[in-house]
Amino acid sequence: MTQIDAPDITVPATTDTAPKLGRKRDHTRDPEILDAALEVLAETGYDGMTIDMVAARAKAGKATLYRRWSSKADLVIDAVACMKQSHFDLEALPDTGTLRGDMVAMIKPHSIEEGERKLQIMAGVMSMLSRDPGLADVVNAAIVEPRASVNRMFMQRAVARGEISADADIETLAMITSSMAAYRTLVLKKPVDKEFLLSIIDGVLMPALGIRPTAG
Amino acid sequence: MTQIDAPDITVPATTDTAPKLGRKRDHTRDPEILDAALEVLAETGYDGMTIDMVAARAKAGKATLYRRWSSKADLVIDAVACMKQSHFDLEALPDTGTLRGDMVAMIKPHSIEEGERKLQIMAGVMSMLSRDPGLADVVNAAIVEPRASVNRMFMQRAVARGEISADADIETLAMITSSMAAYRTLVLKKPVDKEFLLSIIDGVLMPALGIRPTAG
DNA sequence: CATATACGGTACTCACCAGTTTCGGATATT
DNA sequence: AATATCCGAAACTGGTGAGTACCGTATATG
Repeated sequence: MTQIDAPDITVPATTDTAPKLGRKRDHTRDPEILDAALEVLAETGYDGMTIDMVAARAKAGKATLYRRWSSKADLVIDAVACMKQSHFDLEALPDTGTLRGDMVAMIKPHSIEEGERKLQIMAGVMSMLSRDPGLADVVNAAIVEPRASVNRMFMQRAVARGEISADADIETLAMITSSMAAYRTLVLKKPVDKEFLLSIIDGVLMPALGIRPTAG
Repeated sequence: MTQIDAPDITVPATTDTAPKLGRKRDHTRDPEILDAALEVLAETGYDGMTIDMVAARAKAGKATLYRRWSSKADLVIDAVACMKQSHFDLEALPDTGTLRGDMVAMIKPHSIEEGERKLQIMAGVMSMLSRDPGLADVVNAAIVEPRASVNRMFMQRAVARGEISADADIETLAMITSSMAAYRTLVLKKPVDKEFLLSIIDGVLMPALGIRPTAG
């Protein structure tokens, strides 16, 4: 009897776009919800994740989530797309004067930790990648490209200062670290630690670019 | 966890535990079922795959599958473990006299095609990798290691004939091709074609090993 | 203050799927 | 031939989770 759900009445004459009335949606909570989604995603993967888990983690109601995102897939895609904290501050990047110095300077506990988190998220989203082609672009822009572009910039600077040849295949080389770190974490289940990263720099990248060990 | 093939079971009637009677299980169909499972796995991923799909694909009854594998996870693990057809015939590997020649000789349409199939299977199993630690070893033995060991052997031969230095980090370099191919297929969604593989060989591996282009 | 909406929470519907059971028919052993 | 087991097919069970509806309450708008 008490039907309060009748939105087809009292439509204002000003049918411009959306004459909002009543309480407004609290968008300040969106980042908390998206962060909760990323946490659950990294822990359980897309298929293991439930909307209730995310809602509970964010201390929000399930209906609140569906008021803002139309589906689980929508929420996850938005969460991945909005993980902006990870974009490297281009101003604060190291500039040590040598390519190896720059790359070694990027090896910090914080970077490693954040990298592993991103890889966990990528693993959680992997099963979805095949179904939603647009998601691949989102993952690429949010996770892959930021890190690759840093390596690319380091190498371009090295070319500019004459440290390495301009013939180097920078596009391919810039992806080696990401590729091997992903493979090592997701497939081999081994840690991506400082030793491993150094073995890539000194065992692959530097030799491939014709840079000899400086010790001698 | 099943024997791969047991067509000729010459078990004496006086077996210790089970004196079998009646019709015997037709194990010649096991490979067909496992292949069907791999197909569905590659197409839909582990979570999207249903037992009914596999049964229908193999033209078998669902009960038949459960008579042979105790669970969906069991079936998938066995399917991955038994994809033995892919193990390279060590006798038939190329031996061209140069490392680059050997590696380029491995680039064949058939190899590329089979590699992409394996990667699709790996992607489908990815979400399961976090839950079942034993699966990582199975995937490693069935997909990763066979290809890496081929590259390792090529490089060891190159060391033996003095083509490359014995100081090269063969362990790391042997995984570059697999890592980058996996990354390119699963994350970047770009094809692993001949051109890409050549760019790895000539833009990364050869320079890293100090081998100069032979043309000049 | 009155109203319309958002909020957290809970209960509900509906579909899907792992795993089990059942059935009629086929097949190998005795 | 009799029997025990397998087979494919299909019905059934039980649990789970996406998405919806509703409740009492909170809060911004007018």
